[in-house]
Amino acid sequence: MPIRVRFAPSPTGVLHIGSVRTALFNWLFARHNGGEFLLRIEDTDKLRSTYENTKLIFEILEWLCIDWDGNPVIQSERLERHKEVAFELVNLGKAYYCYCSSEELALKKEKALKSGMQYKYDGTCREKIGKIEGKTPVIRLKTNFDGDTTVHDMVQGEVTVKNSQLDDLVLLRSDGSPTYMLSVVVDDHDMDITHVIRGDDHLTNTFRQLQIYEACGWKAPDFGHIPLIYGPDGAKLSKRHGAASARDYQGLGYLPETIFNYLLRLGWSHGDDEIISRMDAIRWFDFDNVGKSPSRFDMMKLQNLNAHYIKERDNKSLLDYIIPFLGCEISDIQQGNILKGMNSLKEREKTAVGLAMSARIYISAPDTFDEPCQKYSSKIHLSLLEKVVHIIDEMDPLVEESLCNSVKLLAEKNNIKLVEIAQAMRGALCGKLTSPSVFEIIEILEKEESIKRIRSFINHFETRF
RNA sequence: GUCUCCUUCGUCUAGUGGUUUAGGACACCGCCCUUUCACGGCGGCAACACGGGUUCAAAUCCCGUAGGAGAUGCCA
Repeated sequence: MPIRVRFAPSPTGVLHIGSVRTALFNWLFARHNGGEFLLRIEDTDKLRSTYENTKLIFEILEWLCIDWDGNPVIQSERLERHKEVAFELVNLGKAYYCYCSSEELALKKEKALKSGMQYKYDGTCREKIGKIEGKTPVIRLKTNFDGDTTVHDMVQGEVTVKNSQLDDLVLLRSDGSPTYMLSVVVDDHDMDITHVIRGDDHLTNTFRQLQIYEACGWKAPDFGHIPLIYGPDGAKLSKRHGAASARDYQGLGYLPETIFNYLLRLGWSHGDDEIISRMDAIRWFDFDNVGKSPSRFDMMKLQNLNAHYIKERDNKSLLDYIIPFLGCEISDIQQGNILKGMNSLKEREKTAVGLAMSARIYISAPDTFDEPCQKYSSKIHLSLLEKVVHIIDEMDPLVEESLCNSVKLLAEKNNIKLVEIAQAMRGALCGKLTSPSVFEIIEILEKEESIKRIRSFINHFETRF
């Protein structure tokens, strides 16, 4: 039987980066084994599910090139089927109507907790037969409490739970809607899912779901529960840690290939390999090398990886990538200039946001000169800049190397270190003291713009004297 | 409380009884390169949670303890 897996996010919140990893592992498992990767939107919680969140799931998966087979299954469209199964189980005597009110149960639960007892549904309605008119029941599964259940988890290994630990879970709510437990089992079965790969938080749910499979007489799929992702403090990764949703990382300027590689390495390894291509990931992925322990999200490592992938991307594709981050329209000439300077720009930036910021030097002259720049605005510096302007003006053709040599000569003649002139030039051209080579910038900006910027720096500070 | 899972440098991890003075990566520190910031190169710091077993031999197997996480919903 060919392998069929699914990614089943719920659109009740923005897609979590941990969910993205679950999707990735499912996808890799399918692609590695030549199986199918299906998508199911679990939108049965109508109140909290939104169209935006659903759209986001598609967008993020597409962004990461995690493609799914066939059309996504929309869980809410399958409500009738879920109900049908619930009623069938009642007819089969495997489930029953329960008329206990949530208030009653809450009370019992509170009491049990107070006395330090384990709370379980006490089975009040278990042996009652039939319906009571005028009351809306829930449907509960008649759990088999005998013996124990063992799952052979692809990640966690053998896990055994005593069935007596379980209780009669609700399959259908009093409003007639199916619970998550019922829906997943029915859908996974109907979709012919062979392997359920999901977050660790579902491990104990598995034993409840296995009871449903049993009651329906269905063969259960294999399971793989991958550990969750935590924040730097060891608690579940959330907004509190700065960024928890996949969209956040996109907005922070991380490339899809970075997220792909980082998430893959978080909890999975292939010897000492750190940089892993999509092709190799598909070739190498297996569950033997998925770790059992939860991992913390490390921003610094993510950044380092991103820097790597920025350097690896070709310049044109990087330019296209950063345009939305620029927040302004740019002309063809400006685009051309950024492209010319891209080699130097990209080797010093860690994110698309940073890259866009530094690319601004090719879009417009600085409108302010930051504090450190002003150190290079003394009379001496300004007079040297005048000379630099002269050099630029005279030079034809204006090329980086000869310009550099001329300025070096100028520094020697004036018995001053090159860094003094270079930094003043940097301040004038960029408004800040970090940038690629000033000589490269001038070559790209060309004579007129370079001189204009340096002159404007001189004028700006000259007024002080 | 009960049940389940987890535990190698600060972090991600390699390691599946002897090849290990426990390897790599990020971070950190130092040096080199250098017109700044980066990049890059070289070097350094740094870990088997604890206690018992099993064994000629244990990070690796077993049992406890401690710590952490998850589940315990008419949420998913």
